[in-house]
Amino acid sequence: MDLFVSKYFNKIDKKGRISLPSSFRNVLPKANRNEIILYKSIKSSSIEGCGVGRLKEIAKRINNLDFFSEDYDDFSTSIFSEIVTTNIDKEGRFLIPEELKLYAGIKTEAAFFGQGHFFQIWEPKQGLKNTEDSRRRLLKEKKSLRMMLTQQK
Amino acid sequence: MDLFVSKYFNKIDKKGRISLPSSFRNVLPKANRNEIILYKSIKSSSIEGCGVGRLKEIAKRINNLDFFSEDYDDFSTSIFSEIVTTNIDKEGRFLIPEELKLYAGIKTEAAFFGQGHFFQIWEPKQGLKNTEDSRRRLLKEKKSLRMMLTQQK
DNA sequence: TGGGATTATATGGGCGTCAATGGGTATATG
DNA sequence: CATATACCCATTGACGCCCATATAATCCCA
Repeated sequence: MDLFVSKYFNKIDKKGRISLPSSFRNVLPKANRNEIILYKSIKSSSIEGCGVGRLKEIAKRINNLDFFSEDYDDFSTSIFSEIVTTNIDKEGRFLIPEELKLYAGIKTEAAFFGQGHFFQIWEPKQGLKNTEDSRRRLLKEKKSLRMMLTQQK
Repeated sequence: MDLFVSKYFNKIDKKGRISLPSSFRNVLPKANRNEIILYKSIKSSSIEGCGVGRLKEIAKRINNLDFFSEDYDDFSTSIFSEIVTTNIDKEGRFLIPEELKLYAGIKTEAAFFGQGHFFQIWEPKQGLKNTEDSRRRLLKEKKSLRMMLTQQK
């Protein structure tokens, strides 16, 4: 499986370390399995994360913008300066930077939610609430969900 | 990681030295790991920096401008003639030339902002304000920022 | 197929190394 | 010679690496 799926609830230890779920680690390419990138989610108070390969894609895309335009700087600043890379230790743990923990309201425990090509890290209660909320929204438009699931490529 | 990412706040000591963040040093090619170039940003009151190898890339971008336009001369002059090279000492520190510190309003502390293939050095408060401003501009077009982050190859 | 043995995962903690910072002294450069 | 800059050494705190344990998952063979 090369997608981030399912949800996990892990603890942050005294040193601030937390285990990246094993199944998530396996999604990372063997080459860069000891490094991930983290950034503040744009539309929720959660942290989003993924492998570094994804960042290189983004870099390429930004590089194609007009270098002398204002957009270039805006994207570059909002993305590159906001992204942090963190190392994963031999046991599969990493540190969540203080600023990101504050942003997401995370203290001693965190919830990992698979999102396919990336994952989210939530304060557990907020994360669960968000799941409920989004499911409720989807069910309101059951028809579109049905289409999404049954439509053939 | 071969990109300048994240942000760091470091101090300038009595001798005028400041540490280039360790993760930035690692982006520099092992060959020229003790030298960087600095120049005034064209678009903001910040200093931009990168490894010497990036000079060619800058030259290429300027060359793509219309040779007979006023912009060409302006950019060419503003950038090339203003570039300074500085050496990084054994501990990873370097000196920010007085003129550049003045230009950016930097005194005792400076903020490093990753920008992918280069980085910016700001007076800390101005740098943070700039980040907010540019994010605000982008969020007006939420769709485009989101696309940038989530679009698949 | 049952049950013990092996392996993996999440978690805890000791300790050495490195990054950021400070300062003394040699060296260079005008 | 005077000032600036490079090199060397020191300190502190953070982080990475190593080892350890408990629980859970998997295996493997009688």
